[in-house]
Amino acid sequence: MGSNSEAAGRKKPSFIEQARRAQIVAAAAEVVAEVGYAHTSFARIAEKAGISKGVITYHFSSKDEILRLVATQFFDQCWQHMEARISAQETAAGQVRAWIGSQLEFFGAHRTKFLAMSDIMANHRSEDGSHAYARELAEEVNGLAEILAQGQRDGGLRQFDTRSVANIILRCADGVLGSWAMDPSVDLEAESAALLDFIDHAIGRESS
Amino acid sequence: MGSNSEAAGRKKPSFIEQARRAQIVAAAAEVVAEVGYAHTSFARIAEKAGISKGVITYHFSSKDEILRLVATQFFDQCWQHMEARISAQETAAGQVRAWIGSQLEFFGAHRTKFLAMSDIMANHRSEDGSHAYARELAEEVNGLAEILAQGQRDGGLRQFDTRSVANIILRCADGVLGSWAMDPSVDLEAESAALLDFIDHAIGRESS
Amino acid sequence: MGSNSEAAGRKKPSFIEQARRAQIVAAAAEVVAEVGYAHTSFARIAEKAGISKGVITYHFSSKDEILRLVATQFFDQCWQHMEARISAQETAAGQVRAWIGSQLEFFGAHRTKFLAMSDIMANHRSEDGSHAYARELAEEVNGLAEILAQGQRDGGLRQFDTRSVANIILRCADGVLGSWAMDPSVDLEAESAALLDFIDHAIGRESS
Amino acid sequence: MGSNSEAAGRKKPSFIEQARRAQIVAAAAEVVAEVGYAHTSFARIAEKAGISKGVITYHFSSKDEILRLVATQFFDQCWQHMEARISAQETAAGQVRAWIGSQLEFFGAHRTKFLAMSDIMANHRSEDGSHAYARELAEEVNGLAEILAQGQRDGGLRQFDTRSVANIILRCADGVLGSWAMDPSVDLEAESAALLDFIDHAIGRESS
DNA sequence: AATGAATGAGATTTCATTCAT
DNA sequence: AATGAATGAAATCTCATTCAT
Repeated sequence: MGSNSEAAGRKKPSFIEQARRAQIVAAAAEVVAEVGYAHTSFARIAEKAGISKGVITYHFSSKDEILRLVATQFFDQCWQHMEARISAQETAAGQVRAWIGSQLEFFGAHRTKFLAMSDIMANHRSEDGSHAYARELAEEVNGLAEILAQGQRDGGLRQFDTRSVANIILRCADGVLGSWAMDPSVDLEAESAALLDFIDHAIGRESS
Repeated sequence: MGSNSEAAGRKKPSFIEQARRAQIVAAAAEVVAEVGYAHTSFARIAEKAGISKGVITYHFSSKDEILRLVATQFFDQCWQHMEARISAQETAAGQVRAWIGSQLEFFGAHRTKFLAMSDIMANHRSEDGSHAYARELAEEVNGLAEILAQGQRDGGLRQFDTRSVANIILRCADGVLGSWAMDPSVDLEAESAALLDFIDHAIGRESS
Repeated sequence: MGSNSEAAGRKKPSFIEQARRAQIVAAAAEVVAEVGYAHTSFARIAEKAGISKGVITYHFSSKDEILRLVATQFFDQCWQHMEARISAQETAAGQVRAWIGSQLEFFGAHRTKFLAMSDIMANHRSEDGSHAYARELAEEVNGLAEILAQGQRDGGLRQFDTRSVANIILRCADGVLGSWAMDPSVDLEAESAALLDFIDHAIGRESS
Repeated sequence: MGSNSEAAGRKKPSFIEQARRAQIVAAAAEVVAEVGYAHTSFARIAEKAGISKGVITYHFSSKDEILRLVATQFFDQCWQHMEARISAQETAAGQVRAWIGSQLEFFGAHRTKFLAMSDIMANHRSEDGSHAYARELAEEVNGLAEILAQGQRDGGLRQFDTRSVANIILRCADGVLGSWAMDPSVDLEAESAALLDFIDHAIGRESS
């Protein structure tokens, strides 16, 4: 069954192998962004990548594996970008701003992959029908909630339920990205600024 | 050609016809909520409704028509519910709270249909690949932005770009609903309260 | 089973019954002429006639019965028209001219029904796969061949195989009608004249 | 997307690909000849070819593509055969005889494909409902009309409207083929001779 | 006499996946 | 490592026909 790279026991992924996989994942992202999750097929991915359908199943064990990679790889890249920005800040409020700001900045710079990731995350389900990325999102909420809690201890932020607000803030950002996803003419930078201001007022102490 | 209800010129939809259509739409909503947009099929809808596949195409001209109805009917119902609440308020801040509060309340009371509506709206595209419900959402933003502008004129709300903030607020609410959609154990009422508080702080004058 | 009027044993077809049947047959002819045999369906016939699908199967036992009637009724009407013209002629050459001339004249005056009849005759098959109207056409050939034979005996026509030539002449006429069927801008009267002239030269004695 | 051979840009059709396509086209011709255009389905074609339905849609993009090929390939083959015969003749009368004679000869030698081609040409329509092969037929008429005009200039043929008569002659030939199509026991060679004689008398100068 | 509703068979088409080469 | 070919399940949709009212 070729060199399907399921969790454990894979051989040594050669350079060529890696390159092919990356190429296929990239093509898949473009296709999802263009025609949507429901109309994404092996045929379209192969066509976009300029290869035959067979190559895809040679390198991947299933369609789901590819799409999962499209979403998670990009998600991870984004997180790397964000982490650097966040850790450069010292105050909680600064870290929250860095979190949201860098996220919007990163996604704004990679529209196609963002569209693909959104679509895949919205549609991928586990076998029991539940959402497939619930855990990842929960971890995000926890991470931001911790920052908020620190801000409350430091006195930079007012009192509120940190998990609820962390969730709200993250969803806010998703929402703004969503409106830009629907309509590319939206000025994401301006919306981003408005959002940061909005959040500042929502969580900061009144004197701020 | 059955009794397909295309735009103009339909006869008089009989009672039994109406009932069947409603039954099918309800079954479709359940199926979408359960297995997701991509895996919703005539076969599953028919099975859920306990009827034959043929009945569906007898009453509807296409799969899209059914799913569009699932989304728009529920959307309209929600709006009716919200309108009553909103118009009962006199201050802009109150109207914003009523808007968001009643929306979360209504969707919270109809989980299945909400899940279906979300999924359909996320996946339905026009023929050109653009989002199918962009117009509806833009109208919502405009409506809320007007309220915000009134609040600014009245002095109840601080200064900000009304359209950006209206969009953010609506997306916030969507986001909170989204987290509840993913995990039914989320206490939507509590999250709703947290959100209203969040918004209050974000848009209210500092003295508030 | 309603009042299906199969060959034997039918009750007394009431006036209303007759009218409905005629209406349905007329609607069927229009539909066949418009969309072609393959795309003719009960739904379209009912829509064209402004009645429900059920009425059709109430009055006819099958789709084939209706279409067969469309073809044969019109065929019979044409033959009635032709017979009068033919019998008014005394010479064989005159009768041949009357035959072809009156046929083209009649069909030319009823384009829609002619298109329907052609399409149906081309597509209707018996159960064994053979052409359904072979017998009718054979009879036509025989009829015309007799006239030709008489003409040869009378000396008005030159010698040739009467059945072959009768067939050729009839097919000639069909062909001219076919070119008009494809392109309504064809001047059928002029083509008809050219055809009569063509036939005259083909079968007449050289001195003619 | 398989190897669908849409107009431009197709790769290099491999030998095996060509063979499969030819096999499928041949099977389709047989099916059309047997059950008629209206009852020709992928299932029957696949069964006839001894392959699965999927293979067909792998090699062809639609049913129409296959049937169009059945008709046009055979039409082209016939024309190749005819061209050789026609150009071997020097007089217009000879060319007309060669035209019709070689056409009947070719079709007579390939009954199944002829039946299929006829059926397809009679039923294929463009999207606007008009006949799909009108252009091809018009070209044929023009070609033959030119020969007739040359014959008139040379003095071999009498005066008549060349386009009308060209049309009539071609339709004559179709007609004779049609009667043989309906009844395979018809002696096509004899009919062909009768037709050539018929045409000779119809268009030749009286002294001929 | 008529109708609307329902059915189920069958049509075309898409597609993930397997396999021989 | 790659490919083209093949498959068969499943999806949407059409339609003649049946039936209760």
